[in-house]
Amino acid sequence: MDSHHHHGQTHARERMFEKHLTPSDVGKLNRLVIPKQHAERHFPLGSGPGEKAGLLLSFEDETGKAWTFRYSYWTSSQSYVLTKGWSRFVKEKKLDAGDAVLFERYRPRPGQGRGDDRLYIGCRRRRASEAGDNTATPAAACRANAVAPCFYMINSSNGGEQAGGAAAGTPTGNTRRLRLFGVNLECGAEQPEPEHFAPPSWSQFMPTNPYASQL
Amino acid sequence: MDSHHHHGQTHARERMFEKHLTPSDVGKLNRLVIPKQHAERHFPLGSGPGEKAGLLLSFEDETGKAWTFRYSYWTSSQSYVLTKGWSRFVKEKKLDAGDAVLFERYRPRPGQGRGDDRLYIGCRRRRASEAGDNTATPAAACRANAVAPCFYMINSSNGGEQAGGAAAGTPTGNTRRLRLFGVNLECGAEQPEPEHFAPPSWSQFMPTNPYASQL
DNA sequence: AGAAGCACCTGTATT
DNA sequence: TAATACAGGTGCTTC
Repeated sequence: MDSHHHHGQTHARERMFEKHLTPSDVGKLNRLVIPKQHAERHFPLGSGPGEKAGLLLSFEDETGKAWTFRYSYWTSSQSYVLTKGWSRFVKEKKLDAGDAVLFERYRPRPGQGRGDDRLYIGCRRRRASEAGDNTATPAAACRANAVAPCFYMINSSNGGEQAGGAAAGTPTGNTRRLRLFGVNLECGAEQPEPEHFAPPSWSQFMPTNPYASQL
Repeated sequence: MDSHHHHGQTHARERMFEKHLTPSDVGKLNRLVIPKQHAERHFPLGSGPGEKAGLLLSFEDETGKAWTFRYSYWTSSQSYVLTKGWSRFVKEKKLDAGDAVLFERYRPRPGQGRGDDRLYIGCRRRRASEAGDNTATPAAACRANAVAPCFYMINSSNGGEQAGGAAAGTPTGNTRRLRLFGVNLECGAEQPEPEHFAPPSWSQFMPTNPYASQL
């Protein structure tokens, strides 16, 4: 009952990380904080000029729908965040604090680098027994136990151009068109993090999360 | 006691529009949103390349003091704003939500286009009887019933250069040196808006504004 | 260090 | 109903 047989491509699917959502992640701040170690391991922004400015990541959910988020680093809080697009995801998936999102990668050719990877995002409700506040079942929005595969990722830029403003030349506030997972970020050069060695089962992840018992 | 005898040039003075100030207009956002219809009618940014980038507008107040604001279009919110310089005006005039600003134009030669127009900005407190929160009288800062004539307007650019972030190559964040009110914007080609036909008396304008009864 | 300036973003109300 | 206007925000940069 695990994810090993989704699409019959078990060997190439790799779970990157999951995050249990805080109230802020689903609130009015319209952003998801990605824990730094996960962000720097899986979504490195590079050190080139302007590469910290942020970019767009596209994922696919379990229905095949594409979700594009602006991903960037906030120097003021020293944190990596998904901003633009995130609130729409929260709303459509009816995510609440205590729910979780899972990020996966699917690599078409195992020997290759990450340049061709497709990215998936999945969401998972916390235990139904703990959720007493939901009257309408969110099953359709976010399938229980679904590992929620999500699609490809690519850069893109400007979210569709915002001419008037900070268009060309400056990184300020603009995403830049560049690829992630370059050859300089070979998977082999990285070490799996502790969580990957002993991951709390995705089907029973909530108990240790502080927000699991809230709300 | 209307504005017809200011400077004895009544025939050339034309009220453009007024705006009742929202909390955001006088708050920490340091910007005044100019309703799109008024902005496009009276302060067109032009359609040339980069002309939406913004420019500087200079006005004169009732004391003859010049006030220069950066005026630009925010593509993301599809709105026109005064930014740089606005907070100083709010502070000096002690403007609060519910107060209003009035924009006027004075045309030296009636037959001419708008190229030589001088611009005036006036501020007006909401009814004193409705303002119970002000301990210090703002009379000196913003004269009650004064139509607040304001000065000339010209473009200029960069307000003194703001090199840094969005600097070189891109129009972004930079104002451009160009004139407003070109011959292609002949006054005769425009129709006065309804507000101009039946303006609520400037000395009793607040009752219909939602912010008049707030705060 | 702080305030102002800047471009970008979004929910809500309105049309 | 989808699109628009804009009030109220953000992070980041500059001064």
